[in-house]
Formats: sequence, C-alpha cells, structure tokens
Amino acid sequence: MTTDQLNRTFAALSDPTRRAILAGLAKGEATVTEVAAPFAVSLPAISKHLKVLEHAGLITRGRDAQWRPCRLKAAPLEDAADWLEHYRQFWEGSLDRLDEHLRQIQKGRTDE
Amino acid sequence: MTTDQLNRTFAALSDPTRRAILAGLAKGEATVTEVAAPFAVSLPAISKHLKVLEHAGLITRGRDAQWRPCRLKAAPLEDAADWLEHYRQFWEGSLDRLDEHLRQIQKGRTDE
DNA sequence: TGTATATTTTACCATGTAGTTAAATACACT
DNA sequence: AGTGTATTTAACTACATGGTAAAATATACA
Repeated sequence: MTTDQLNRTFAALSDPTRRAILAGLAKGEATVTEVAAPFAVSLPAISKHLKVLEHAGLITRGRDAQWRPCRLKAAPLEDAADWLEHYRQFWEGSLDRLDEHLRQIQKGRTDE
Repeated sequence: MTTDQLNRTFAALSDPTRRAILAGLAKGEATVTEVAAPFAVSLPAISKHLKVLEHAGLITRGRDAQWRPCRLKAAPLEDAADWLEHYRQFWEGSLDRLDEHLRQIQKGRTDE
C-alpha cells in the first residue's frame, strides 16, 4: 500500500456524492445510469465521480454491450480503516483532551 | 455528526503531510515550529495545513506566549472509522469481487 | 523603545475538483 | 445505413488546495 493510494482513497471519500455512490454499490453492481439515478446532477458529473473512484481502486468497471457495470472494490477501504485504527486509543480514552494533558504533566514531556 | 464534518475529515486525511502531522501530535502536543520540523516545506505551508486540520476539528490550538501549541482531537476520526466499518464485510469476505458476483447469480439480482 | 523569536497573512501561481452543456463515441437492433 | 440508448469527452466556469516569498503581527525580554 502506497501513500499515494491512501491519499486517493481519503480524497475519494471526501465527497458525499461519492460516498453515496459506494453505499449504492454495496447493494450490488449497477450501471452508470442506475448509479446516477438518486442524484440531482448530470451524467457527466457522475462519470467524473466514477473515474475518481476507479482511480482510487474503489470500483471496477466491466463491459456489457453499451453498459459499463460498476462494482465495489472495498480493499482500499481496509487500508484507510487500518490507518484510523492507530488513533482509536485517542478517541476512546479521550487521550486527545484532558487525559493527554495530565499524562504529559505526570511523565514530563518525553516527546518533542 | 454532519455530512460536511465527514467531508472535511476525509479531505484533511487525504494529504500525507497532514496525516504525518497528526501522527506527530499523537506523541503529544507541539508548537507549530516543532510540528514543522520533520517536513521540507515552509512554515506558511504548515500553517495552512494546521488550519485545515483545525477546521476539520482534528486539532485544537492553545496560546502560550508567542507559541501556539497544537493538540490532537481525535473525535472526528471515530466518525470516519464508523463510516468505514459498514464496508468491513466487503473487504473481509471479498464480497466486492467474485463472491459478490456469485451471490448475484444465485439469488437473482434482488437490487437495482 | 528596540530586538529576537514564533506564527500568520497576503499576494501569487499551478493544479485538481465539481459542476455545466454540447458533442462524440459505443453498441444493439431494424 | 440509420436509429435509439448508454456513456464519455471536450470546453468551459468557479472554487479549493498546496506551494512559495515577503510582509505583518504577537509576544517576551533587554
């Protein structure tokens, strides 16, 4: 897993339309028109979103006559989840707030 | 948790410098100069990154004379992790690839 | 009041994204 | 060959990001 891959994954997820597209594809493969149906934007806009998702490795696209069925590829999401896991202790223990401060005082600033 | 918040969180994480900044702050609070030390970019560039992180709610900044100590606030990361969790089944079971295809064939396209 | 240090703000440039409409392409079918 | 449907590409606008250098601001301290 490269850093660039993680960049692209998080960037792809930063748009709500793209997250909704992935949610739709979680129910099964769909054509571009089917993917676009719930959204109030043009087909070219959806086509661009799909290109971003494909570039991030989050979907693959097949070919069935004039249809281009899209399918979820969740593998890169695992890397994103793995990255976030490292911070679980900080949100679970509130180590990002007061506890962190107290810990710093107690052990006397070991870092930086 | 708003959609905008999630947008900002994922967008903030899409830059490797910002992810590295968060990794540094995981070791404890640090001033802007300390945060910037490992990176080959200018202070204004770091200042911008910190602004993005602050806007995403991922750090807070205090005031200590002319220093602006930065501190990790991991709470928004939990929401990002929660969003990703919904897809765990897809990467664990390879449901995004062949299994998905077979499942579709077996139960006959219930969706779309 | 200066001076040194820390940080931000202000232009400025280049690039990527998000959207549009209109045109082009791909395929099936008659 | 011609038509209908699906999708992408092209050309365009607007805005955010990521970077820079130079100037401004904030604070401590002599």
